[in-house]
Amino acid sequence: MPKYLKQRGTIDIYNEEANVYQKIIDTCCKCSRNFNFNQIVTPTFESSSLYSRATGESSDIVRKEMYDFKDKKGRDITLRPEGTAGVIRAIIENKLYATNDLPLKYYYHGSFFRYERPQIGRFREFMQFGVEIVGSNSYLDDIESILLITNILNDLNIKDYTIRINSFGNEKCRNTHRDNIKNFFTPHIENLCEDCKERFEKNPLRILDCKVDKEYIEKLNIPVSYDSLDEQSKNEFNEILDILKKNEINVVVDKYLVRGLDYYTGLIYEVDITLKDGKTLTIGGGGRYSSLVKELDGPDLSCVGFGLGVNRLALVLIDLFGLDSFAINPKFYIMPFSKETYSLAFKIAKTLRENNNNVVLETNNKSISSMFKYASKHNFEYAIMLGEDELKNNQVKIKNLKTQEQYYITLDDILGGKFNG
RNA sequence: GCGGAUGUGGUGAAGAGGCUAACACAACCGGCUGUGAACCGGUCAUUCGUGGGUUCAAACCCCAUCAUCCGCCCCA
Repeated sequence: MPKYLKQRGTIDIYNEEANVYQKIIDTCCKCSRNFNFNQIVTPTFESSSLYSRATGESSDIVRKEMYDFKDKKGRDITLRPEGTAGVIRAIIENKLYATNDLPLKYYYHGSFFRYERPQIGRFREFMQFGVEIVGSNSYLDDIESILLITNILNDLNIKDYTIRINSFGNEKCRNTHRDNIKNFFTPHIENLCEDCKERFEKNPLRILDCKVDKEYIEKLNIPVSYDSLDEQSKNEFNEILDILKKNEINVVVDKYLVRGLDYYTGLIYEVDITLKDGKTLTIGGGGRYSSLVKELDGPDLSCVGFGLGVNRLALVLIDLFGLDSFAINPKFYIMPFSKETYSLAFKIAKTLRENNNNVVLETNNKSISSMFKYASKHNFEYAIMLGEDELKNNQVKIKNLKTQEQYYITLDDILGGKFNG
């Protein structure tokens, strides 16, 4: 056992798996740019108070999952547990809402931290990609955000997913609904699990999310948030569903859907994917939050945003396509047979690489047969042999490892960039 | 924070108190001094997560601790 081990809940990512992560980030960024989002990069740590204010004192993130510490001057610092609060802080601090046309559209990705027990698709340091639309006055932005997610999943060749959607309406509707839920559960409270008794006090909406009492709860005729919506919210919700349907985006209305962070107010959604072993992962979710900017002392701007769990998306891609499909095969293998050919080997490598080829120059003094074994094992397309005979005749010998054919190419041609496989 | 399972080379692992910790794969070297397979030969854990205890004797039994995986809570 090595002496130094990674910290609990952190991961090392390398080889094919790193390619998976790269592909996810690249795809997310590319799709977001097609929706005219700009990138925003914010600090990995912020003052602790930002998160307790933004995510709500009652949320578990604030109560027990924050990675917080005091810096050398005694300031309370927290490694970011989610992306939205930092982005909104940056927008307010830099007054981006005043100098740019609304809505502002930003995407971000990076590491986030929550102090919790690791398990499948869940780490203490995890990666997330997210977007925020700030200053959005229209439910069309809710639709845009969902379309962006489907666009990303489509580009990643993920076809099988479920978008669950629900709405709490505006703040007033949400509060009405919250009271309805609380009143409804008052006579049932003794039948609920311990956690739910606590939820009843702190955040009654979350009782709907309970897994222990799921069956019990589903038999009850619980007031659904839809009934608490006012006319306008109802119409918007239906309009959103209608437009999504006409755009062939399949969403399922989940009247019990509740999001974990307290700042969501209007439309909310989560995206689920089921793995081959039957396990379902929530790979992301989002929705509208209309009071957070004001809450953080900014102007009164309504926003829409979502976050995608990059680690979970990676699990999905590996489950769907296998790690091997993300391998990158090298193209050229340069085999210097003797010391006299070393400098030529570098010249050839340089030319090929300048033409954007993947080239491996064998730097170990291997026997010819082990070099061929190596070339075969790593799926090279071409072996380039540099031996004394070739050198004498000012040429190199090429072997196409797929077709077995061998031929000679003059030094002038290969160094002139005329050979590219 | 709570619960379950598991820790033996690079990997998969045998091993259940007693010689030098099996076997397989991978890797490297060689047989084959200019060509990938197969074959053959060689090399590859002084040590079983860590610390302590029991014993003449511990990978194995006991205690503690750490770590990993899985689940709960919660969430991406």
